[in-house]
Amino acid sequence: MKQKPTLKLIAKELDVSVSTVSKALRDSKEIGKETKEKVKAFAKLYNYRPNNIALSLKNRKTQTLGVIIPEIVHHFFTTVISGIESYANEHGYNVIVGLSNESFKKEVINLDTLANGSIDGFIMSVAKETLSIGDYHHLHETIDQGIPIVMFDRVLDNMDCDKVIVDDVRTSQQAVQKLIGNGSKNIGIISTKDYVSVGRLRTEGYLKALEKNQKDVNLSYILKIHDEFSSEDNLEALEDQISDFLSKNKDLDAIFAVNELYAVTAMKVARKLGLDIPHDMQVIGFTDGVLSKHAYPPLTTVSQNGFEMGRTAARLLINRLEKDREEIERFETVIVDTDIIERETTHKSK
Amino acid sequence: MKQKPTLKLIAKELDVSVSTVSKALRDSKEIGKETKEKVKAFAKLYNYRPNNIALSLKNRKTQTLGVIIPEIVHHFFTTVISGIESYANEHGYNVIVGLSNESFKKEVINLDTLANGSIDGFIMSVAKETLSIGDYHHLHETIDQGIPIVMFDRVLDNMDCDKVIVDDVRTSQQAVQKLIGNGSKNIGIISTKDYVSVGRLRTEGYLKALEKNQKDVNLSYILKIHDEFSSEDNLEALEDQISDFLSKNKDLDAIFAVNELYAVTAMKVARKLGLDIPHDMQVIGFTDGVLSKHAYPPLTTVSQNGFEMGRTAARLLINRLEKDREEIERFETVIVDTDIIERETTHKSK
DNA sequence: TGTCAACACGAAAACGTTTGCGGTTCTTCG
DNA sequence: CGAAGAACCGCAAACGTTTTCGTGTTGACA
Repeated sequence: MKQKPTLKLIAKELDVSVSTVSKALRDSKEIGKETKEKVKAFAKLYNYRPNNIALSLKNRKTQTLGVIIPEIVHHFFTTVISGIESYANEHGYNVIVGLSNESFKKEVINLDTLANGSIDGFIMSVAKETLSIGDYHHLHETIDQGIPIVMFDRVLDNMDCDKVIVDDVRTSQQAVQKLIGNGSKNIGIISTKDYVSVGRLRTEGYLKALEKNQKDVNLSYILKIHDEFSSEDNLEALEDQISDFLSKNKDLDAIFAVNELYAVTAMKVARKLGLDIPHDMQVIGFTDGVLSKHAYPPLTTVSQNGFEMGRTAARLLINRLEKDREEIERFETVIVDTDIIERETTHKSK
Repeated sequence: MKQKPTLKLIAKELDVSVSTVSKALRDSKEIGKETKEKVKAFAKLYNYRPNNIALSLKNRKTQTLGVIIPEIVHHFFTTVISGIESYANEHGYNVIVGLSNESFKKEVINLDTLANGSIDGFIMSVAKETLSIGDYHHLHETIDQGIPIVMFDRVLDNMDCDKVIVDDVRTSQQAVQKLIGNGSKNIGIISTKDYVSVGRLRTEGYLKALEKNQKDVNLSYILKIHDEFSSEDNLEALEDQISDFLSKNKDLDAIFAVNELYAVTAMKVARKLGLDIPHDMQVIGFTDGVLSKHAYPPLTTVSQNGFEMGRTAARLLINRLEKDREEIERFETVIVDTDIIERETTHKSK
């Protein structure tokens, strides 16, 4: 096991000073041609690489992005990470991930332990519990310390940071409009509680679509799922709520669900109730993941373009990081495009 | 924007030396009660936290694990990461992820950039391309440098490192045995090319099961999917190969697939061919993910317990990291248990 | 009053870099 | 031949810690 070579080691071996070695390797013109070559050859031979930690300390930059997400076993979040990683790597940054598991406390801890020099900036999506209790002191504090944050998907309005979102209202409106265009009369929505911004906004889009088409709002057509924490864990609870909902509203002929899990679960329940999809009931989901693609029947869904969101978030963050201290640029909120991917849970548009 | 306080700053403010501050905060008995209290109060007030990077440099430990996986948009890998993160966090470690995208080159780069001081050890699953070309110099080199690696799932036999795997042969044999027990006569397998160890081993288990039951091996019942890279991307290719396979082997009445994507794709194709599942054809997959759970019908599958694998891998790595240099312990290969989760693509066992 | 231990604290080195500045040596020109 | 200027290189500080060792001040005790 050979130890990693350091400048000091090379210096001693070659009988020059540490600074000479450093300068030689960085091709400084202060150093003579011969010495340079000697040093470079030696460095190559021993496969020298500068120690990242030392560099970080010196430069007060770690070239590392902290990504904090509610859960990682989730297609949308992983595509976002993919995007972040892709852009970050292209620009010489690494990515360190923290999982909040939708818990406020874990989110705080994660922010705290990473903010102590380990990372240059954060990219995050806020935990449900945090949204629910509305305590954002940890976010304000890290921003106060000069560590920039970029929020995506689940963002906070009054936060001094860049944001990456989709136009939830407009997109949802389009999705519901599509259902209406396809002839659906009674459209239900399966959403989240209102403190989850995306749930609130998508519901808003749903309402707007109804309004635009002069349709009355039937409050019993609106289901707001109660799930504080990770959703994969309490599937039965989810199924029960949806089952209840569908049984009580037999006249529904279309469902708009604010995520794909709700959508496929709704389909499963509907099937148990003897409904044929899309004949008896059309379904559109939100978030295009594996579930939608491989569901039976394949689910028509709104694609959020997670990869693009990730790349955008990374771009915003890195841009800000590499700005000079005083180019205090205003914070930006970029809206990434969505697409409706038509599969087989809606009627074909002509 | 307040700057992060450092020892130096506190020292100056309180008119004591840096070392005094450091000792006071660590409750050294060298420091007087009064001074201690003064320092601690001040530190608390200004929310002092030691700088991680400085600590890393001093201790030559980063308290960070590098995780390198082929792709992150993949349920199995994310559950493993979840497990790693869970154990790592409990023990004061952070996790930094690198994606190889199944590419040899990216794997090398990732290893290289992280090995320069950023992390204390690696947990990884080898990229398909790496397996296919069989070049492992980068792995040997990092191990040579004293950076321990723990491999999981896709592991290499002759590598000096800890490993975490499932008993692929035995598990697959059990799965196929179940199919046989349920009355299937002609069982096909959808696997990967042999250089992917899990594919090879699971095929071996399949063959063993046939042998144990004195059934002849029909080579045309064995499909080895050709997909060098990320599998989600070329779904059509996958579908074509499977479609071909099923059409040529009309007498198949059961399928064992080495991952869930192959399994659900096979179901989709079978349905197109007019087969009813499980009546005309039983299916068992490997790797219990969202797909299996939400497939139609819900897929009977072998659960690899990714979370457990992750925790185990992290445990092995951290154990080794915290061992004294000279407790040269032999490398360990731990086999985590699997379960067959019966859902609706197989007949109910009585 | 002199001695010694206990106590409280500071100086400095170390981790591995980069970089401004200062110091040699050698060339070259007046 | 003397001096100016290249050309080449080393010193030391800095990033933020921890820790060893040393030092000065007290107090107790003989």
